Amino acid sequence: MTAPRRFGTEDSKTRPVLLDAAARLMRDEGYAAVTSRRVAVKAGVKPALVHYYFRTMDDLFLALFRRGAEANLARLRHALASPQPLHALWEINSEPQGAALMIEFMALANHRKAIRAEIAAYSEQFRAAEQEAVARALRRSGVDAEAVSPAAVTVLMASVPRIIVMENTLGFTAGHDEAIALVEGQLRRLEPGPAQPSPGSYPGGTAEAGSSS
Amino acid sequence: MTAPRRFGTEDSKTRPVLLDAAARLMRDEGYAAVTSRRVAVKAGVKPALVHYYFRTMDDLFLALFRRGAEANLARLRHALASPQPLHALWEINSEPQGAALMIEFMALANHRKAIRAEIAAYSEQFRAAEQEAVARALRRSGVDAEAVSPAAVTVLMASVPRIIVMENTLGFTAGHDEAIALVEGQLRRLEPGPAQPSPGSYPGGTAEAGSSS
DNA sequence: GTCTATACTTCGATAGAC
DNA sequence: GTCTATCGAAGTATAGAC
Repeated sequence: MTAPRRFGTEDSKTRPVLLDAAARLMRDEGYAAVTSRRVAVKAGVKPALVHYYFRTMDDLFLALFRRGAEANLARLRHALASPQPLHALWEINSEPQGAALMIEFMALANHRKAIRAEIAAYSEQFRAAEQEAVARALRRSGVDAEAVSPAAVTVLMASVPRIIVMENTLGFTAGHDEAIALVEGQLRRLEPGPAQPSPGSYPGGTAEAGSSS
Repeated sequence: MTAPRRFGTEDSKTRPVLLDAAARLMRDEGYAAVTSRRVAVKAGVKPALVHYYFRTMDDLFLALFRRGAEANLARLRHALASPQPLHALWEINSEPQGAALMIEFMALANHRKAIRAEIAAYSEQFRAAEQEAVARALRRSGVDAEAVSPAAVTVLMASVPRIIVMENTLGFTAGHDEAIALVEGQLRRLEPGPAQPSPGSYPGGTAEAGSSS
């Protein structure tokens, strides 16, 4: 038997550079553009090095998703600890940054079992944190959990902004302002704060670079 | 100048066969699997024939989207003419059939201008039909359009079921039953009917083949 | 309308030198 | 840790025969 192939370590300096290049490619040109050759060019190295750090391209996709997911979860947990967790949740789910990447990963999940399992596991954690915060916020506002299910509210608070962000990236905005006004009105009712943050305007703004998933 | 390349006609018998093959490939293995070679194999012809009917692969994607979009719009308009348009809208947006294809097209739209424009135009029409029906239904139920914006309700009725379907294809269902119960309760209140269709259960069921987008 | 044949590009992955 | 070199497979697209 010949010597087995060698591989790079997790804490290498080059590894995150490759992941950055892959993320940018994926967001700008889709998952199909994430090839060992193109990642290498973008990172300023040779293609063989990509395979040195990631045995297969699937391993690279998985590592890329995990890195973004962990960063996202950390941000979510930090936001939910704010004095207005419902507002914070709404704002975080309205961010357009990771929308393009998320769609690419969902598409990848359609036909790659490993990716699908990873996204499902991540979503589970994300949703659990959201739901716990929503339940707490509703309790604090004196809303009866029997009358309004915190789980249902959580799904609503996740669905609406995400679809709005997706449609926005298509340049399609019909009904968005009205839906946002409706939800934000409810949020102010449930969670009144000292200073209300610019009512009526959409918190997302224009898209920008950033390696979240 | 040599004789220009020849191309097939729109009403050919083979053309839809190629589109069927492409749709199945796209749903099962993602947009990256839709190559002239693989479409040809699936359709039982030679690769050159794909290029005979579609000048480029982009043209094929565009034709595929248009065909599904038109079928979808027709189904939507038919459904909205039912005696319970709100229920019909909720059910149509809860169908899982086209979810995988829609995600693939959204991913394609991230980096193909022609696809993005086409999806935006289609969404515009889809949303306009939905909104008109919602406004009519709310009026009929005696809901004041000043108090509850029909545009906002339309966005909610589109967002929630779509995210639920997407999450379902990942095998992730946290909070779905509760959200569905919440919405369906409101629907029954707004739009009471003679026979209530199996309350509490999710209308989608398991996925199945079908060439909608 | 469909095929054969072909030109050219790009892909994943590996072995082995430096 | 990084590179050169290389294999075999698969991609788009076209010309021209049948």
